Amino acid sequence: MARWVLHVDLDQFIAAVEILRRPELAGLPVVVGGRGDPTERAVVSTASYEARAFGVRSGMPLRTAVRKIPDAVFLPVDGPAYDAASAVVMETLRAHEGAVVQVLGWDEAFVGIETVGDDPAQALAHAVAHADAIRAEVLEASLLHCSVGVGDTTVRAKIATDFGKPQGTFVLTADNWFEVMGERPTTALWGVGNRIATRLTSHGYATVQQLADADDEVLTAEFGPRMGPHYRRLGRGLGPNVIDDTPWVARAHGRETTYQTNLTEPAEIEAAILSLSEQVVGDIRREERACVRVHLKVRFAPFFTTTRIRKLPEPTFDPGLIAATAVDLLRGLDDQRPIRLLGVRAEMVPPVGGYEQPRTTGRGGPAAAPP
DNA sequence: TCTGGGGTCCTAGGACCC
DNA sequence: TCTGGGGTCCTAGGACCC
Repeated sequence: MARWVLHVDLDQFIAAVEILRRPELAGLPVVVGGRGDPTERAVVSTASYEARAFGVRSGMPLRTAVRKIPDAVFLPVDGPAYDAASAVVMETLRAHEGAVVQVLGWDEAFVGIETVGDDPAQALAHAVAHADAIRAEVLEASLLHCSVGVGDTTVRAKIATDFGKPQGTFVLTADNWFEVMGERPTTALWGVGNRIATRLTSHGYATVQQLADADDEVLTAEFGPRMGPHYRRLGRGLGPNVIDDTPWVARAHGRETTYQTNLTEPAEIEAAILSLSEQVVGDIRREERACVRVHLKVRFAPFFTTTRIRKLPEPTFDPGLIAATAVDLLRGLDDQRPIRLLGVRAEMVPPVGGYEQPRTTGRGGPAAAPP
């Protein structure tokens, strides 16, 4: 018996959903972001492949995107439509024979499967057959194309998907890991961004192979006893290979808004904090889990962001109390600059017995193993 | 005209207790 | 009189991902 991880990732998901309901957009550069007005302060959520050919990327300001493609089609973000499409895809995955499904986001999930038999080549062929079948099942149910990475760990499966895009399957296991990844920069790893890569390079670890062969003591001195060894394991493609389908329980809910014009008046700032607090309370009421800590995030102009946190004496659902706490945190900053972004976040009461699914979400990259 | 909005996890360091 | 060191709780801040 062999255990396999499949990583399923929809191709240009948001743009694809938009094109499905407006087929006349197929083949055009489509950019989805904000309210769909490229003169506003907002960024690109997803660009179609045609728009990416012009250099438009997720996270890019819409104003930059419109400069690159003045005649692109700009559309507003429609969360409920993507929720609905995502639900169809995830149900299709769960219906696949023998699949254990862990949802990572709107457009991606891990699928755990097992193959029988002792012959490794045959087992791999079976895993690839599952992957190809899943791509066909998703297309039939949702009319959306996806790519699938096949791996012997979550890390390898996740990275494999990029090589399969679009509409393909790619295999990444211990057998071809270094052949495919060895000479690539460490930023190719899931969970290594530019900051970590720069620190790794300063110790002579620029490639995946070099990180895999790194000195644990050097890594521990630089990144601490958990993350240091974790990065070397990432360089080797190592990580969990068991998929956990326990439903995800959120640790916190937050709302943040970038204002089209910066806020300067104390009264309008406090009103904005109250409005955000009311939205957050709406979210946590739905889960019936009270707020235990309030986070306030502020982005001043010019660009500077900071966060303040305060534990409440008692768990609460009271938006007025949450807002008052956030306002007090803001006063503590004693910063008079105009505000361009405000965020209020409520950390919620943990479930009795703690969270069932610790450090496995994948949303912040692969988590280090428990100590 | 720079730089969204939704999240998670990890580290460091101070306060406090024993 | 001097003062180690482990554990826990809390906040600030950094980094990453989609």
